[in-house]
Amino acid sequence: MPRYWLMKSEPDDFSIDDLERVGVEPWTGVRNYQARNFMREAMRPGDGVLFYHSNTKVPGIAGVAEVVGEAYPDPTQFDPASKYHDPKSRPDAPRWWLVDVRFVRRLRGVIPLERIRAEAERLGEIELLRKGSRLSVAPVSAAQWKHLLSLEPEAR
DNA sequence: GCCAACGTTGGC
DNA sequence: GCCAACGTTGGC
Repeated sequence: MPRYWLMKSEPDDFSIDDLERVGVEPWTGVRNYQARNFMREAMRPGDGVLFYHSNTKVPGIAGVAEVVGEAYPDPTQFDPASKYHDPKSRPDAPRWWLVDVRFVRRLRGVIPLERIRAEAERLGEIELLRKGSRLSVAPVSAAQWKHLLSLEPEAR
């Protein structure tokens, strides 16, 4: 049974266009245990991903991607030159895990957070809209996935 | 750029 | 084990 997720990325850092260009990208840099657990324990190959642009002029859903393969240790945690380096993590007991994400499609624009918020009532409980939530990897129900992708994207 | 909300760290 | 201080996230 397919599962669905929403994954945030700052487009200045890595956008849906970047994902289209590279095809498959290791989702490095997640340093939150809850998000890590979703990737390590719950994600399965083929799971759907809503690619969300955060910390940008019009935050919102910019595209669709999918999970590739099983989770494995995030190599950047062991790289002293990386901004994601974690000196407390040991190679024999990696602290941070990731999955690879593959480009599926770009939306014609962005489904703005503002638009999503307007659907709050019909969407029901959703992590993205939970007050104060900053989770960069969060589950989405099948109904929410369908609902969100039925919304009209706006020019970005 | 501001700042509220949140997670993590470390002294005690 | 508490909790103040700190750093980060991310909307606005």
